[in-house]
Amino acid sequence: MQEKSRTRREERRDATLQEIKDLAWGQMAAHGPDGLSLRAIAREMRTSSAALFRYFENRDALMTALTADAFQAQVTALETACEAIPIDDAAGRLVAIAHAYRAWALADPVKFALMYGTPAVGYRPDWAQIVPLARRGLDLILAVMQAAQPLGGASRAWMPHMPAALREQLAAVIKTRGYHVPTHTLYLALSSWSRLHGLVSLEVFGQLQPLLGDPADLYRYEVQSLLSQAGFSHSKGVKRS
Amino acid sequence: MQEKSRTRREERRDATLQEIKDLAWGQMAAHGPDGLSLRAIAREMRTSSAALFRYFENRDALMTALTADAFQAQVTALETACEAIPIDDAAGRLVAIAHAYRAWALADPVKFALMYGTPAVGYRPDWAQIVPLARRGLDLILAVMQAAQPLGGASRAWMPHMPAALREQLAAVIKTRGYHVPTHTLYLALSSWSRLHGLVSLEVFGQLQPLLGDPADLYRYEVQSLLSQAGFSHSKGVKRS
DNA sequence: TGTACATCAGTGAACGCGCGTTCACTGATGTAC
DNA sequence: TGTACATCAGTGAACGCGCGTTCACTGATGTAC
Repeated sequence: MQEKSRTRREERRDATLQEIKDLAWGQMAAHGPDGLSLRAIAREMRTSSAALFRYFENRDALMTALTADAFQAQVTALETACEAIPIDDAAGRLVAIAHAYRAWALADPVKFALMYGTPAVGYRPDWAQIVPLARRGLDLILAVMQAAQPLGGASRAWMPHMPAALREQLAAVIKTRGYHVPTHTLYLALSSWSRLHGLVSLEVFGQLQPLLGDPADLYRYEVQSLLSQAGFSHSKGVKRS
Repeated sequence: MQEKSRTRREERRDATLQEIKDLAWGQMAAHGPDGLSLRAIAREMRTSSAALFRYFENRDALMTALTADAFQAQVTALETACEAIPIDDAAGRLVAIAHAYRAWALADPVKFALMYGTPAVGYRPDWAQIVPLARRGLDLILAVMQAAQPLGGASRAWMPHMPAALREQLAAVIKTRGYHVPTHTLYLALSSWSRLHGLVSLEVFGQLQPLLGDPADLYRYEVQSLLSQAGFSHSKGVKRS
């Protein structure tokens, strides 16, 4: 019993915890991010609403747990997509991450909305818990970019001279976080991320479709452009041989 | 009386209508986009809640009006910023629009959130009313880009070959909307918009600061990069003479 | 200018609802000897 | 293995709250003659 370590009670507790969260996502999908109601969850579980307070101190605690899970799920999806590509194909990995970012958001718009949308009513997420998770996405991009072999400098001819203030700010971040990349790589990572995020967020929230229709092709092309501008070769086979 | 056309009643009605909307924005600023409560507005106005139904059929109608006003306010801000720059300095105008986009969002994050954030609970905005306003922002960028004198083709050397599907999709939009621009200009406009939107939206919703600190310098540099990549000269004085 | 009527803004009470959270409790699951 | 005790999950009733919306009404503002 001691070596089994997890008692029946603990197993059931974890299962219930998960059930609550699953139903919570369902609620949000159905009624929007603020449509989360403890009583409604309890109703679906055929339980008293009071029972839920054995699992989460209050509604906000549930929200925080959900937000953390969302970040976790996203970064896992990105990492999985990345690792499906051979490690020597850094450009291919960047493409995979970029498309995983969009695919994940479209597949789970509720999680995406909770992460990047308007913060819900009266609820200010507990950043201390979440920032480390949010950071892992950036870390991933940075790591892959660092591994990538940039083409000759000519392909980045467009880059304007970086003002000293920005260079110092980026350098400070690199130092604080213990990254081992040049400042322009951090810039490229931040720029790429926000750029893809812009397209994805406009699409997920439905602002792009009325102007354009299906943004899939635009996104694909944007990823190509981005890679080309960042100076990473991608045409399959060019780097592999 | 006939030529005065606006009776005292009508004037007071418009004033009250505006007062309701102003208080609504205040509510949302204080309690989040879903924190809009008709009863709370009525309380602040020292009126019965029933009175509000003389001005808006229901809560959703108020939301729609607010959303439309937000789009209107934004596009006005962009146009004003644009027109403050001489018409022959197209690149300068693009820069002005880009910075106005961010400045407006930071100055009025509630309006921005209502426009681009998670749609509020149970409320699906009436797109038919809003899409035309949303489109005016894109129209503005397109118009300025069209007026701009691009540099030699070399500065767009990064542009990958555009797949036929995307080219046709963009061409169809251009035809439908009666634009007079080449497809790559529409691409550049969409790309630029979404790119700036990504940064601004991450900043407004507070996702960038924990990773970077103040994103102001990054944004400025991003605008420069974007202009350079789009092939528009900007260094002051180069084009003017 | 004065009167009769129509329009409209605002009232106050009520309806019916769902919510988060607390509390004293019962009964099941686990632990120590 | 059996018993005494501690821990924990779940109950059901209640508290107090705020919400959107309706309804029959009163009184003020406007209009037609």
